Amino acid sequence: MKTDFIAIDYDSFDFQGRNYAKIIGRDSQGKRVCVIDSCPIFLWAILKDNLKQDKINKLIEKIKKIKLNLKGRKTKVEKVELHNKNFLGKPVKALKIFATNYKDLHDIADKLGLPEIEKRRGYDLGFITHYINEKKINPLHWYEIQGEMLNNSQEFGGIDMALDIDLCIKLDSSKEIKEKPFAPKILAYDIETDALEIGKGEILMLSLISNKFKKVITWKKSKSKPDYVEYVKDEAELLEKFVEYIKKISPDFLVGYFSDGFDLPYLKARAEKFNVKLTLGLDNSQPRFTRGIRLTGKIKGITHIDILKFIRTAYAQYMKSETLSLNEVAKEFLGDAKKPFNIQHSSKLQEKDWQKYYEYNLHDSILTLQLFEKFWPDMLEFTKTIKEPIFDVSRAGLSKYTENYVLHNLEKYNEIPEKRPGHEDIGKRRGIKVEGAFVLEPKPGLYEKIAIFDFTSMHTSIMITHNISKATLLEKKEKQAHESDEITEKNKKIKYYFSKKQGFFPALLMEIFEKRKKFKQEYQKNPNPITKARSNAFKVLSASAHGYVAFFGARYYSHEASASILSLVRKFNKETISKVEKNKYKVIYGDTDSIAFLMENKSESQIKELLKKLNSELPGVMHLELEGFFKRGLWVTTRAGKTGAKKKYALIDKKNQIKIRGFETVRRDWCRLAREVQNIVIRQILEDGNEKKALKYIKEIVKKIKERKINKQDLIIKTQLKKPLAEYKAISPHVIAARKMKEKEIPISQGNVVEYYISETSSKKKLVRDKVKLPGEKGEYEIKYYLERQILPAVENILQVFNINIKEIIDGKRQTSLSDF
DNA sequence: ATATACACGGATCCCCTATTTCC
DNA sequence: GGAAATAGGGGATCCGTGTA
Repeated sequence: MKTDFIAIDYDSFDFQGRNYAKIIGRDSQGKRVCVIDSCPIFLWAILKDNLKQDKINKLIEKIKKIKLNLKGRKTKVEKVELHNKNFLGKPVKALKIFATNYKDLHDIADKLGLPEIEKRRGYDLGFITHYINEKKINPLHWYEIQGEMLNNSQEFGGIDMALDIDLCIKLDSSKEIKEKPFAPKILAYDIETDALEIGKGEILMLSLISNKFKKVITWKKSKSKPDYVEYVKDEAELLEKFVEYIKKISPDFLVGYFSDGFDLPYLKARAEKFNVKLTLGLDNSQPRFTRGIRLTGKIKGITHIDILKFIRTAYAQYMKSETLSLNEVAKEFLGDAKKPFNIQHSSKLQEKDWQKYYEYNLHDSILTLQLFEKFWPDMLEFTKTIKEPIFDVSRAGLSKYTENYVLHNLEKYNEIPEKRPGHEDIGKRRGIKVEGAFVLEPKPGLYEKIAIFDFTSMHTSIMITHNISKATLLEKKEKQAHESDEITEKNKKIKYYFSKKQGFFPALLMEIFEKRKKFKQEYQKNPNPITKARSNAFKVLSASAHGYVAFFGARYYSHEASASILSLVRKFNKETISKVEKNKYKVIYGDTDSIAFLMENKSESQIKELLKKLNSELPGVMHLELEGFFKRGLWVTTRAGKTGAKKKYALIDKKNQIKIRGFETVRRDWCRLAREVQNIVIRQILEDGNEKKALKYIKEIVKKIKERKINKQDLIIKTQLKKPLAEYKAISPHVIAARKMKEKEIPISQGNVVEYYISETSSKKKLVRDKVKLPGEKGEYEIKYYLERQILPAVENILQVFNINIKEIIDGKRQTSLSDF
């Protein structure tokens, strides 16, 4: 039997004590194919240096005798081979120890605590990762596969019969083939409930959407209904219908938004209550949940995707949305929002509301489906790049991206994988702090004609150029070595040295770095979702390389490497600043990898010449690029007023495009009015080059506030509840707001954004938290608070640049100032 | 546990001293 | 008159949210 095949979902099972991979995918006809395969199971024992051959032989004989009988399973060492390998870049002799079952490798490793053995590695990858590494059946790649077709076969205990699939093949051979079109079957779902706590309320309705199918299933009937609504008699039947439709449609992907944390566990909880079996899996199994940092819901054979999780890792850093709510994310990426509907407990809903509720529920699934389609190219590219199942990739964090890329590329370097750090290692690592980047303090002012340079992927280019990594770190100084800049450690100045011989980690980064460049150009030449996604995948990988090395949970963590990278980041930035100054330019500001300076009377081409010259002096793949030319730029003092504020500035370019960094305008924990006022003030100052219009505008706003003409909506302050309510040591206003919500039984938990405003109170309360009111609570806003704690701080430092004391104007003490009109 | 460090700034916490209140 | 309560100043700390 021969067919083409794309691998989507990976699972494993044991049969007669051995491990098998069970891969669900499709052929190019759209038939669902299950591939059963096995692979050699082994771990590595790295031998001590200079071990004599006869000692090794004896050791091998000894290891061959290891047998285990644990957890009702018999495992033994089946074969031992001696190999020349590399570990952390150093040549080593290592035993490849083959055993029966992957799950027992850990116990076998425990038996290998022998004096001849230096280290044991390669047993903590997980079977699926190990399998993909060994057999190279990579996720979402196409293969031509050959093997025995299992048809009503008793092999593997009749596995093909228990699975709802078209073809089941026991794999003999496979070869990768050219990509074929693949249009996965996608089904999006969403539920509406009467309580947000999992399982505590009734599921009122459930919507399902695919490109050919739309349905709202509900037991809440109203007088008339649209065609897509299907009535059932109760909640139990709703759950049964859900299972029925999943079976009928049998999608490759079942997609929700926050469905790992809400929809799927909710469905499960209610199904348990009503004794309904949620047999969603292709083998009729029920969804399984695992607890990592967050709940994860897995369905066998159908890949459950919580699209929120993917967006959070791969896109959140580039997004404008202030929250990751479906509404905001849909607005940003689809230009479409949720249907307006005021959710209330079902007992309070009127007859006419139900129609709207159905529509609302349906539309959430529509948005979810569209988001999946929007991000499908990205998930596809990340999955193909990282070579882990899309189920995991769509939920992984940045460290996993980097780590899996490395693990799946070690073979090229004949490297044995490093182990995951244990609890103790993690504890130690977390205690280590390394000095970070350098930020140049700006001199506050409004400047004209500014040029900005910045380093391209600075940390990564430094790692590549200086060959910095855990494995290339030298124990002591060598003549031919890369070196860090001076690092202060325990009050001593030291340097770290790195081998000149390229390590596998920097080599892999070089590969990422070059692909990043190539795919970026490819995207610019031919912009489409696929080229964009590919470019983005390598952009993200490239950008998180240093973060990975400094991350306590990383296999290839190294604080020496991290400290060295950062020391060089500081060195190159400072060096560039002084070089620019030597060329008679005035440097205004710099942060980590950027330098802003005044162009004075120089032309753009002269600046570009300078850039060329600076680049010719940079080593390796390090590169400085032109971030842009700007008409004007604004820097202010800190609140304390003594120093120039870092990480806070605004620029305007020749096209009057404005770039605002760090100011309250871009901070979501300030009220809309303060943000808007500041935004307008900054804009007017940058456009006009003076403060006149801005001043007039502020006075108008102040007057409006005093006359209570401001809409309360514009005064709402939003703050995220970052931890469980009980864990707060300092009881700040947002904690009070959250407590109030609890009291009123408004659902609120960790991660939610709380909203409140500051109201007038009769008593002489001094703390802000005593004046907190929820948006729905009756009250008048406190004029004093909004003037002095919101508007004033938002504009004070900006006007200070023009020597205007805005506080006096707001207080009404003085109507004009020296430079007033 | 789930990429890093640097930075700002509001608000509270906490300690101290001075002043006020109470008996 | 003396002890206890309160006010308020100011640095430390907590906390959320940015930049890179």
